[in-house]
Amino acid sequence: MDSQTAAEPLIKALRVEGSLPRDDEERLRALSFRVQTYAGDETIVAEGSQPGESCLVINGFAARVHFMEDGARQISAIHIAGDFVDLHSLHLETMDHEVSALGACEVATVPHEELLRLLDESPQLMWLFWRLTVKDAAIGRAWISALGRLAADQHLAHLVCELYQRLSAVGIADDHRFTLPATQIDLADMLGLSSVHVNRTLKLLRERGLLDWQNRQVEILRPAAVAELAQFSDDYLRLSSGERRSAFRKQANR
Amino acid sequence: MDSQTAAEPLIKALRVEGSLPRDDEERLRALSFRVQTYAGDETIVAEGSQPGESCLVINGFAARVHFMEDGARQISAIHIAGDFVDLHSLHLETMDHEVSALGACEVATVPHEELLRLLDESPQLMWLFWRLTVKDAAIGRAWISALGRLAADQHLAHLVCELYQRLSAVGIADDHRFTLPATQIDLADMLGLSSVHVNRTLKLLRERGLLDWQNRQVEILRPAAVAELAQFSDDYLRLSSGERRSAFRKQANR
DNA sequence: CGGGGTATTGACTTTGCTCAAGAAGCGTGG
DNA sequence: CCACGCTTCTTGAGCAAAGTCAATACCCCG
Repeated sequence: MDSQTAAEPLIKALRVEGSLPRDDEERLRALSFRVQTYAGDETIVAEGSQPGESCLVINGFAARVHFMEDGARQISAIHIAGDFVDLHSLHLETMDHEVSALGACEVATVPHEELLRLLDESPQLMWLFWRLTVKDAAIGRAWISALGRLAADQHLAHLVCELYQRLSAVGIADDHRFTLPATQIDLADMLGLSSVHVNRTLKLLRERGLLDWQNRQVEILRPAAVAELAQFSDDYLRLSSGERRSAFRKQANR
Repeated sequence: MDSQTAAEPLIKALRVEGSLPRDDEERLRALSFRVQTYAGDETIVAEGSQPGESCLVINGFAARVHFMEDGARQISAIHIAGDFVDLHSLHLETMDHEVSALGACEVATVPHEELLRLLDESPQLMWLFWRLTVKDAAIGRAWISALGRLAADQHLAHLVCELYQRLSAVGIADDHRFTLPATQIDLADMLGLSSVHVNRTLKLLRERGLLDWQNRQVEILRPAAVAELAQFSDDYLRLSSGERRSAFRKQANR
């Protein structure tokens, strides 16, 4: 993937969120993306750094990782292709966590300066970018309730439902199957569990005939049962009011 | 507090975030706030509703609450005076959780329509509002790592540190003391614990001479020790780059 | 002075963690 | 092509953290 096409996954993601005028689309294509490839576990943005650019995932997965004093990790978010991972670094000066690759991962970076100019030119893009961070926050809240109130098997099921839903929304997953290059250790760090317990929990779900998970390939065998176990509803992933601002604008212009 | 002064806590909070031009300040004051008072545990915004207005806390505390199928609750955020709790409902059509009062609470609501018009007029305000939601998201990430990787005593200590820091930043707390009208049940629902365990954990912290917590009054007796226990750093609460956009704008206008 | 919610404590259970060892998978270099 | 080493996966055994159930005490308010 070269710099020319790096904007496409983003444009696709933004179209899901709301109307994207053609000139804004062109503005996005005109950004000078620097595309880089990372191997699994490589650091993309370091904790404590003060990035001068924002990054978005083109291909693969990235994770936000927090480190505890004893070396324990906690992953607070997973980002997939089209996610503008690091949009918030426009607002946050110093990274309070790191962003790293979850499996091989292709990432495009854009200088903050260019983004700021872009947002200055197009309030509609600012609106859409804001929206992306709001959606991330909604996902974060779902993680909080899962961490706080779901048992290990439910939580794991919830994660699988969320990822499948998000991946299929951008056409990367289909037929209740997807690829997730995460080790059981990575999973443990997402779920706030030990890797041993993740292993046992996975085994349980397999034995119950709910999931198949081998060689980074996840298959949801009984989607309804998994969703029920996880108490999963995809409402929070469909913000679905992307048109309201533009609808308002039309109204205001009358 | 009447509608005239309802904007003040918000203006104060926005000033912390970045430069707030005088005309934007006036625009905020011109919004038609409807001020309402809620008693503890009252619902401010219902789950599943499609609010046509956003609300901000003027006084007291509000909580975002998620309900599980078995009736268990999980609180995913606490909002204090000046917090624009429900700014995200501009983007999210249907509430995936409820907002309720944590103790007596004064809230001002503004119609979405007015907010959208405001944002249309002032990209700088859109930027600042975006920034507020980014800050909330940073707090949310800290909750995720605390839920996932901190033990009960550490997590409780972390919550106390966070709240004290946020409250003192807007002048509501001082001298390592603050009022928190939360029952141990509420605390349990923030920490993802049972109320019994919260009780024992509080006892432990009291016995260790770290905290005093009586009659909704919290006092941090040994701030350094509490922060160390919690592995608390206030970095994530200080986004501290509020000026960068306006700095850029000046540059761009040259 | 009751009544309802809240706080406290004990006894017991459950969930998930730690430690440890062996098996399986995988990339690399001989 | 195989052997080696490294990481990941799997499983067992014992332990620790937190949950549940239940009884009692407290406290505020009408």
